[in-house]
Amino acid sequence: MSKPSIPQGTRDFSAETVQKRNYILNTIRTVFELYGFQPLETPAMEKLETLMGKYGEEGDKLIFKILNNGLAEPQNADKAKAGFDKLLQGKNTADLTERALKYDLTIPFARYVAMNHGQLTFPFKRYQIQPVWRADKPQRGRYREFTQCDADVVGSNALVNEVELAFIYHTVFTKLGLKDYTLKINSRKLLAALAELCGGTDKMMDITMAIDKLDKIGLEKVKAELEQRGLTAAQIERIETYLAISGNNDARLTALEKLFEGNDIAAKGIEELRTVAGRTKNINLQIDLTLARGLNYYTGVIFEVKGPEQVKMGSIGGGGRYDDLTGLFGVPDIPGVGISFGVDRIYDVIEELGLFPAELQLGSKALFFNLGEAESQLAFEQMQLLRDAGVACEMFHEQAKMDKQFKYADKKNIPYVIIIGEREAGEKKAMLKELKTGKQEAVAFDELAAYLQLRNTKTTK
RNA sequence: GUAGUCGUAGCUCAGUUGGUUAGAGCAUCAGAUUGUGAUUCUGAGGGUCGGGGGUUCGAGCCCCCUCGAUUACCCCA
Repeated sequence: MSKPSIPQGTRDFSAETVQKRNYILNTIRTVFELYGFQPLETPAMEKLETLMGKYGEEGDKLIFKILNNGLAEPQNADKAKAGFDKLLQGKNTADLTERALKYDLTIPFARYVAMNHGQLTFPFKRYQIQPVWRADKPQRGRYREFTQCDADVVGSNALVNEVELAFIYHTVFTKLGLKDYTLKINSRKLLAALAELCGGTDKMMDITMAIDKLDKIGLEKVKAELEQRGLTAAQIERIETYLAISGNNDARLTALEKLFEGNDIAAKGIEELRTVAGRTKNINLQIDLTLARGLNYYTGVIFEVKGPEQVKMGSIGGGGRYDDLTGLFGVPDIPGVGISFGVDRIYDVIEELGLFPAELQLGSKALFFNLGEAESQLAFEQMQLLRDAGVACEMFHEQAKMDKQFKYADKKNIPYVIIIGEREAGEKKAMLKELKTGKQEAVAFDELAAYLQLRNTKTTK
């Protein structure tokens, strides 16, 4: 048997990692709830048909499909073989797979809303924190299993939702100490208007995909790509004018108005941006006209969050407005807007910048030394009293040299050791030593809990 | 999915044009001391060199396949 291992792009999380992740997750959850969002959880797997076709052609390829059970049964074998032939021709087939791991949280949410719209109170605000799976090739900041944190509100066209979501981003990242993030905003309506002016709406995907790369490959290469995608010189020039728009948010909006004069879609997009930007003046929100976002269901304002420049992590969150997501599931006219946090990338960024609070890593507060049969029984009694008082503690599992017990406490990051030997037992006192300072003092048994609780103030927020 | 780099002890790494029984430091464990983490001393364990196949008298080293890590592209959180 080969050495045990885990699938590509997946990870085990040690105690320390879990604690750090929980710190991030709890921060996000708290803010979501502060803004009136309520939790929802959906299954790890969905029916394949629920997911297929929702993320574009590339997205379909990245969905993890689950092989049907019972393919080897005689009554299924012929179907399975036929299905396999179809699969080799690039067609998906329910004969082989009809379930898949969820690819994001938004589509399952839309499926849920479509299934339950009769019972829900609109506007419906939900948040969701769950793992999702993508058959992507792993890279820095890219995993095959990762956690998303989404907040969406459906059943409302009001732009105040966009404003609130922008504030959620700001609040979460501020609480996490990640001050240097950038929140970018754009409107799909502007991109649609641009496409209208440059060869028709069917060119929208070509145009957005090309200009999305501007900061990465530069203007000349973007122009080359546009040319390759079949745009004329005049159209490319127009796009260049659009891309050249710069300055602060107000200046950009003014320039846009001039460029798109008389275009109704653009006028709406500009109005959206003006409203959202106008109501978020005290947080750092930048209108970025090259922002496009890959997912094709967005129709209005779109968001994207980038980590601090120095960590080179790319997007750590994103979202936007969609007019008709549930329409995909036969329930039209429920518009919505949502955002997502990429927890795993946020973790990597915070870790790299050393921004995790130091006091996160506490396990036990104190270690009771085991100095022998009689001593350890007395120590056990004292330990249970501490536990009753809410102080996390443990005792060394067997009698051993003090040297060894000290090292154990050190390695497990336990800040205090409690020594109860013959001497202490007689005086009804425990020797309490703080490892970091090396200081120790004798504390009466009935004062132990209070003594340690006093030094327990920074574990909660 | 395409292409490049890499994979030797728990960790960080040596390992000569292919040549005997694959090494070091740190860590671990045991012993000396024995009611305060140190230091020191003595000793020990630990590797099918990521896995499989091939070339060769002989492979950690060369070739092929595969798994994993990493980087770029594609796409994306």
